[in-house]
Amino acid sequence: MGRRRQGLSKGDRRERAILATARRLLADRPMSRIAIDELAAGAGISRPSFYFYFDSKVGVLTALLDEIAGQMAADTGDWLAGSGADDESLRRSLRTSARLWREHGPLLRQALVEEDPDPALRAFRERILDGFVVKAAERIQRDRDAGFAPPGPSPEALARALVQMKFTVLSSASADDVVDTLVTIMQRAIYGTCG
Amino acid sequence: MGRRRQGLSKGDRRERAILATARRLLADRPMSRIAIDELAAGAGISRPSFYFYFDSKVGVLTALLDEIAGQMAADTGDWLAGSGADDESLRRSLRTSARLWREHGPLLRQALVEEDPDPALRAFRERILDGFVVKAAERIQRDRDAGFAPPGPSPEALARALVQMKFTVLSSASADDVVDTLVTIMQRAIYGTCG
DNA sequence: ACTGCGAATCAACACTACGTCGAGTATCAC
DNA sequence: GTGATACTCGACGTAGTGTTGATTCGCAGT
Repeated sequence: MGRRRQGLSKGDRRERAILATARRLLADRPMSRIAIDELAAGAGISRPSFYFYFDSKVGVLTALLDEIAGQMAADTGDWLAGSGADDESLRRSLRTSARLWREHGPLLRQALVEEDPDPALRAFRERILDGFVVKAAERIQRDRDAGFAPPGPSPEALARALVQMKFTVLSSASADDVVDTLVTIMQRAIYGTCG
Repeated sequence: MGRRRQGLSKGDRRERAILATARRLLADRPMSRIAIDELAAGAGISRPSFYFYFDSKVGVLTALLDEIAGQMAADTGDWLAGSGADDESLRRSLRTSARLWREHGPLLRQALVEEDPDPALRAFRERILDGFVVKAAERIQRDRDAGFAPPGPSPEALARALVQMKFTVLSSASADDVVDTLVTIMQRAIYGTCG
């Protein structure tokens, strides 16, 4: 609706204040239990003023998510680009992912594991998920071609299941011991031969 | 609040009508987007009357979930009770689970993968999840002791990750080809030796 | 056949949250 | 100083939840 021009400050401070408030409140409850009044109050403005800066709560959410989407990609880029059953690079990648989930749990959970009715959040989820799935499937295909990995389900289906598992598991617990579990499952699922 | 006595009919018909309406509406949208007025109207009563039968929407949800919780347990009981890397029993179990998810998608999704703020739903989720995890962990331990499965992460952690994966994957797609993917991943994660 | 009591019903109310409108005030450009 | 544009908010409309209190229904007991 009332979108702001190219303004560089004053309103910008308010926008940041809203985001900061959201980050703070999201630390201990999901967005569904945060009222817009709280975000506005936290930024020192009234609720109608909030709508000057964002279209809705989801706008705030996606702004926050965009901030960390890049970091997520960077965390896994290393492993996605490599090849062969080298589990150290996978473990390192998962460890940094776990750190990210520990820090931004409620935010990532809402965006990546919950089935939110909001189309903008669904779109974000699909975008992120598909990004990982496509890259992971490529890597699996590469490793199969090179003889590192045995044949099995279609690389896309396998990758999708593993990425979804990673999100769900990290969402419910991101302590370091789950990383070991994830590493083992992924390695065996991709490189292990079936018993 | 206003709970009904031991009544056997008339009100019972209404209670069933509410549940039937809920089942019908849940077929194409989640409970969060169904108003109590709709459930009441579908049963031919007014909203206040709805509260005579259920405490809230969640009450309806848990009533519906209880109906199918038993079926879920039966679906997997076969595999959970067995032992050894017999993948036919696992495949059969997953296929019937997939059918259940296809039929009750929105319901199971809301209860088992979404992180609902409602404590009653969380409790249901934990109860079901833990039930499966405990039994699956026992089976894994059994198979390791018998030499069918190699050592690896703690049976509980492994089982939890796999059960969560199963829920998430079946939630997002329950066609029969994902069953193959799940079978492969589970077999390799439990019985496959790492590459 | 009535009477009494619990089952069942709902209009009306109170509350919370969302989003909008329109009339304002601040701020800076010239 | 005088626009224009950034920003602000009181007041409003809407949609949903849950409660209250009066009322009617159904039937078991005498």
